[in-house]
Amino acid sequence: MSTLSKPRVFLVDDHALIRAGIRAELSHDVEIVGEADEVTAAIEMIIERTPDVVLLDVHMPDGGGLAVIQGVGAHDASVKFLALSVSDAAEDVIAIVRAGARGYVTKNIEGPELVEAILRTAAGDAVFSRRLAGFVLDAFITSGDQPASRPSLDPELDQLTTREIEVLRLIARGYTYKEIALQLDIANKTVESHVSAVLRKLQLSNRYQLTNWATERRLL
Amino acid sequence: MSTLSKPRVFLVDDHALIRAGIRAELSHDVEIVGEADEVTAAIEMIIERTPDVVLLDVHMPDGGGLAVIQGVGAHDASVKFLALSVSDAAEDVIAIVRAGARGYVTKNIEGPELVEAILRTAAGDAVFSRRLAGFVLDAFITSGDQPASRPSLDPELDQLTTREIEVLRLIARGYTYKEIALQLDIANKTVESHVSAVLRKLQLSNRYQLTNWATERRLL
DNA sequence: GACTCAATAAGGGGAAACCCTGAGTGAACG
DNA sequence: CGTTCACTCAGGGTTTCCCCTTATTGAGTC
Repeated sequence: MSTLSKPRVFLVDDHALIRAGIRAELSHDVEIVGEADEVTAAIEMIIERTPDVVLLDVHMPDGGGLAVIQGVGAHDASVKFLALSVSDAAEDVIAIVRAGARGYVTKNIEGPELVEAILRTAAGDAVFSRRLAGFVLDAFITSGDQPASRPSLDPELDQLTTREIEVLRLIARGYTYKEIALQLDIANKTVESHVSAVLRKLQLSNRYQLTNWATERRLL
Repeated sequence: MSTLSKPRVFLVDDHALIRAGIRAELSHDVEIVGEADEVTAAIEMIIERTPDVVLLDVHMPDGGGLAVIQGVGAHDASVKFLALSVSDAAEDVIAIVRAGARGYVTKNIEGPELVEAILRTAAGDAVFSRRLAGFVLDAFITSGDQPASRPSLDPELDQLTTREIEVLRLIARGYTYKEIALQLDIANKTVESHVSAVLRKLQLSNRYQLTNWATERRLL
């Protein structure tokens, strides 16, 4: 009834089924003012309809949620974005939040939780799934609120030197120390030194975990 | 009205939102006899309720759609599975179809198409998204129609024994031989044997390449 | 100039990975 | 009943990994 109290929400997701699910779960608690299944249409419609909250899929063709936030942000900074994704990878979360999303929830969320997340986002809160809250807040709160201050995103990767990251990538690809030494034209022992440093800094105990770590961050 | 003409459908997906979307899109055309959000519960309920069609998410924790098909198939071979996935990767399609799925559609499908896909699956047809039809049909038509003929898809994986694949998965996750031996309750040396066999058969030279190989095939 | 730090390198030692050969069991197939 | 094959295990060997300490160089920084 009271359209006034319902937040005006815009949906962006390339999967019609997901949109239908969201509609079904939310239609009683929010006003859905539009939908889009791709980036450019989303940007145009959001600018035109000025919703309170945009529920935004992270992974889409042509740039995904990131492109939408950037496209809209240039024209209207008042729209609040709540990212919705299947992924809980640090890279995804950090990238989208850094672009300006006010929250991030994963798609295994239940309907009522999603409603609350949207309401809180509309109210100005930052909403994150339990599991995500930790490292996101760590990265941002400790470095101030302003997006301009460029918080040291992914502090784990940041503590590595460029050379160490270089070695890390090769390790993760399955090269032996000997091969890496040859490729970088340094001594075998130097490679060992770098790897040891990386393992110590990341608190991992062997290369296999390193491979998985690198894969998660999409360093390959 | 006529419950008789409506196929009895069971939903398996770990995302509540997706299930809600499917329900919203299908509820007028099919009878949804149950849902599950994880593998073991799905298997039990499907065996108990004997739906005509199971709409099955491919990617889930604890083995995904594959595990469900195998778990149910051992008890009841009459249930028809229609795989539903965000992925259109050949590996996924081949693995799931090979396990016994009668069809495979991607999640960007629209509601009406999904209804038709389910109806056709219930009727005994094999249903595939346009883009997928090509290589799936290639693989199957050339080797006969009977599921018994078990076309040798993915020949590289086929040459591995079940035990070897089991070990391979653990290797790819970064476990040491010792840990794997403990977990499978076999000797350290036996694990070595299996790994050696896998490396030889796949023509790889170490575990790191193995990790990447497994990641590409989505064996994790 | 003193200090810090990334990058390079080496020695030495223990653990794990990898390879090859051989060999025993049980299940399946003819 | 013999053959094949998956699975199991062992011995013995080489290589690679991982850790620890120590050390030199060069580029910044204060």
